[in-house]
Amino acid sequence: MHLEFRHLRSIKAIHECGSLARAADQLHITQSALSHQIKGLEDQTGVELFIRRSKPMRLSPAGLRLLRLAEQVLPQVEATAAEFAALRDGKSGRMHIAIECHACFEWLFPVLEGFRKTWPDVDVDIRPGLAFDALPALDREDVDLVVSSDPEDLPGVEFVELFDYNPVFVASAQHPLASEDYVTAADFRDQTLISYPVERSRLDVFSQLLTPAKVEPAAIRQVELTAVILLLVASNRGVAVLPDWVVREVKYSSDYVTRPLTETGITRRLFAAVRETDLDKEYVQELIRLARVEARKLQST
Amino acid sequence: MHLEFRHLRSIKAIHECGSLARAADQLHITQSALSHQIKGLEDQTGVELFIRRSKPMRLSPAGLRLLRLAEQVLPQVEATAAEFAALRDGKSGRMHIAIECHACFEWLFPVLEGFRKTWPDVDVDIRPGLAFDALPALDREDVDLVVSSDPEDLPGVEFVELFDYNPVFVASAQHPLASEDYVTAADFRDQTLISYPVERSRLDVFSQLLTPAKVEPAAIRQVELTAVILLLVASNRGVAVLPDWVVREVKYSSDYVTRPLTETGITRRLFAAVRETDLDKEYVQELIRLARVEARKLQST
DNA sequence: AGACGAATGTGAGACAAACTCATAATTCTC
DNA sequence: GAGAATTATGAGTTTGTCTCACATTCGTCT
Repeated sequence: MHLEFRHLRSIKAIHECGSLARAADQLHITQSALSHQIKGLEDQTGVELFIRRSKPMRLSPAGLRLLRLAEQVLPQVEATAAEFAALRDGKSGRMHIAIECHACFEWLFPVLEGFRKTWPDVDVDIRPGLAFDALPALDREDVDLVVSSDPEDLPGVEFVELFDYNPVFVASAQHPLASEDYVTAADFRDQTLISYPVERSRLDVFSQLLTPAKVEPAAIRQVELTAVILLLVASNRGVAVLPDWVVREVKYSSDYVTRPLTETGITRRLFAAVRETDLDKEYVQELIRLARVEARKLQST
Repeated sequence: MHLEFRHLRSIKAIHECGSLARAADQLHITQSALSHQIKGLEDQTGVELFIRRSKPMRLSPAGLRLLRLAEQVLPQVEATAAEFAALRDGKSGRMHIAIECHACFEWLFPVLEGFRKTWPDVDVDIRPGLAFDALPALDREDVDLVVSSDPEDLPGVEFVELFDYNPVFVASAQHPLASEDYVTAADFRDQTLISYPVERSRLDVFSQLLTPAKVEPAAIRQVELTAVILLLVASNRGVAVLPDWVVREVKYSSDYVTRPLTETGITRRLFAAVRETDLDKEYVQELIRLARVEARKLQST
């Protein structure tokens, strides 16, 4: 049975118009073509689709069965076609984001909230569990944007600057180091460091401070959630290093003190890695813009 | 977007096989054709359906959307195709029956019960409300079989003999006419006749007996259901004329008596009117056969 | 690295299917 | 029964899809 969408559309049109000629008009083909088409289908299936005894033609039981199929199937096809049109116009798409930096949840969530309002048809998601291999995943199209602070020179991948931030030292107000103006690598030697459970190379404290200075903290405690880290710090169970945007909101609380790392402070830059082919998409640009705005908001609090 | 079933089948096959070449094999086309086909669709929609960067090819988000469509639509199409195949093989079809004769429900129901077991894919129904114009409805294909006792010579319509029956007089055992050996038209003059609510020409009592004899009953009471007619007769509220197959089951009950109409009795013949084009269908023949068997069973009780 | 093998892409031409045009054959209506 | 409306048919053209042959690309093995 060599059925095509054309046949379903024709049967639907004939049924709705009540006549071959009018249906042909509506389908922008000649009445002859439509007649041939239906006859061809009837010959092929060996089943009568229309009752021709009386004019105008009416659907036979078998024809009605096909009409039912048409009414199930055609709307589904049209819905898909509409989604494709939106996709081509850049109104819809996929925006699955991998974050290498653990604390990025803090500013990313509000960004996505705002994004979803303007781009309801873009399929937004944060893909956890890709802390490693996020960039290959980008290339494999498993994700569409990677938030990273370590730009690499990869073909087909563009690193777009998002914003600068400072990893800062956070401790309880009662902590001995609270009296210092700034904190150095050596200061960590007899501290319990509370950090995210990821490899050291992905943590600013290590990559930017402790590893170069060959300093090992007295103890390390790994905690998943930022809020819990802050809780432990407040109760003086250890110290932490967090991006400034995270600690801005707790900065003026008397429970905490924040201090720069080293005398001059450390500055890091965050990037959005996207495929070059996606760079011209409006919603990608918009997401990057929103990310910058949100970061500025958090950092100026 | 010029989508065809072929595209959906191809996408499904590629997804399942994990490779163009194997999918092409499964679809019985060359790998080249499949490559052209997919590329054509991508060019037309302007959307990438497969990620070719890495072999084997994998579906893009848009491709996955099409796969979802394929998995919704293709089973529906195949189900319809299967029904059409059954239809062509004569295993399925429609058997909508119009009955002109009101009492035919009595033997038709058991017939249809038996029929449904052998022909589960035939869409069986009794269409009421077609007592008039049943034969035109046959021609218009609104129904497929008409049970009638008045054969006409219509082009394209065949009247197949089902069985003979006798309309018989039914009365309460206490009724005065119970003492007669047979009943004549004149006997109805002072009786209340209980009959179905249809025009007189469709009632055997009138068409075969009273109208020719120009006899009018004292009263007529119209009742829809055969069982109710028998109830009223049993309680001596009137008399009735019913086909023998209806009264066989009550014949030996002491509540009723049945008597022939006229000294010789009246015999009528029931026909199944079907379209000539349907005569060679197995299930039509089978239904007619079953009807004859069932009638014989009822009449020999 | 380089080469080999497997898989996919491309171009030209063959072929089939679907359409159009012109006209015949129905059926309905008055 | 004539005319109008509707559908069917046949021939010829166009369109699109397939195959064949070969180029290209990607992954892997030594």
